[in-house]
Amino acid sequence: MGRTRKPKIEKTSPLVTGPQTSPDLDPEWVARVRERLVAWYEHAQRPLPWRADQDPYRVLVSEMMLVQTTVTAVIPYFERFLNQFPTVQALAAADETEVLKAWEGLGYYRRARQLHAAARAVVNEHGGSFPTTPDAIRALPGVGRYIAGAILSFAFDQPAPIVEANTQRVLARWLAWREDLKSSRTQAKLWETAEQLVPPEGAGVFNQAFMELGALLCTPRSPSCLVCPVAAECGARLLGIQDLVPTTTPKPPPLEVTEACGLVARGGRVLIVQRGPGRLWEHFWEFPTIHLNGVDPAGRSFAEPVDLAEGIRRLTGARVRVGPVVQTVRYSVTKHRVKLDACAATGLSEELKPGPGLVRAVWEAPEKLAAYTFGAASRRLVSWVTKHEAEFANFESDA
DNA sequence: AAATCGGGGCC
DNA sequence: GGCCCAGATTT
Repeated sequence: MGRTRKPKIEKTSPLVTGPQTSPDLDPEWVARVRERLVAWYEHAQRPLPWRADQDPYRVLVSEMMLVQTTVTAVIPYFERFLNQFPTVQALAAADETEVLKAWEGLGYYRRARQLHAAARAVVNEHGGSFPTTPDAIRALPGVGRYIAGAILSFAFDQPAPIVEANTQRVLARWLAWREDLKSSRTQAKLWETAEQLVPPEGAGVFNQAFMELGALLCTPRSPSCLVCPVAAECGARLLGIQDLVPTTTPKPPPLEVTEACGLVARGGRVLIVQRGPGRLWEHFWEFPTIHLNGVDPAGRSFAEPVDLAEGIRRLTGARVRVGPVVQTVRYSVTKHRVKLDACAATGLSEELKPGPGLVRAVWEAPEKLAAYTFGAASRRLVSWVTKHEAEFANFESDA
């Protein structure tokens, strides 16, 4: 037996040459990363519901739901959604209203419409069998470079690269990349690196392992380098700067907004309105709401300031008497932080006529509100109304 | 290149 | 109470 070598921890840098001369990665570094990452993933992976099989439809649904949304938030939605729409044909055949209702609470509702449109494209333009070429997949509504790579690699095991929140962070650390993570220069660099990393065989497992490392070990704060299978291949770890990478530009403080809405009771029913076409909460339901001050994020402003009673009259055609604030809801939407005061109110007239920005205004029984689709803030008010249904009678008798 | 689009989980 | 999240699309 030859001499025993003591185990050597070899610290390696991903670049065989400097970035100035060649952008290529060291082939040996690439081979080690692939091997160690996949070996680690085989025993460390989480049993996520969309990993149960390689059905491209399930991959598409999960990826659409996971856009800027955490895994824990998605899991229950994914399981309900797949139960309700088990196949791409089932989803294509559904009404958009059903799809939005299934998406209610997840946010970024454009994704639900895009997913629905993508399912219809698969059925109508591809005969119901999922497209397998990069161009055809990329052409589906809501499918960008990342989701296309995810479908190609997870479902069809094609060597397509992926770059998303987890892998951006992992790559930035491996490369000890100090520039702003979101800059287009950085993004181009990360995609180029991911392209060289994805193996010709086993791309699906590699890409899953790549993301899983970012999710479980290479976390935003306090990365677990001590148990990381590729710590020895990590440029940031080599330099001891894993806590300084990646860097992002700080966000400006949120814009403060104040709104008011009416919980209008009449004959045991409550007044709700449906928003019209527009960017935010398109076709969603809410209680008639006016904008009071700050930047208006949702197009609820009138040309001149109006009080809530006048606002509700213009929005719905109903004359109302406005009572006290009974519930205050604080919520955030993109860059805005909103304080919404909900006032008890009584309807003094029956006839409704939807005003600017609305497509419908209806009186509805509180117990039927659950069938409508609301945003999160409105949904909190719905639950208040349902719980305090008896008080609605009081508002009316006070009038 | 920058803005838009929601909501919840977690430190 | 701020940060972050399996991005895509429009401006």
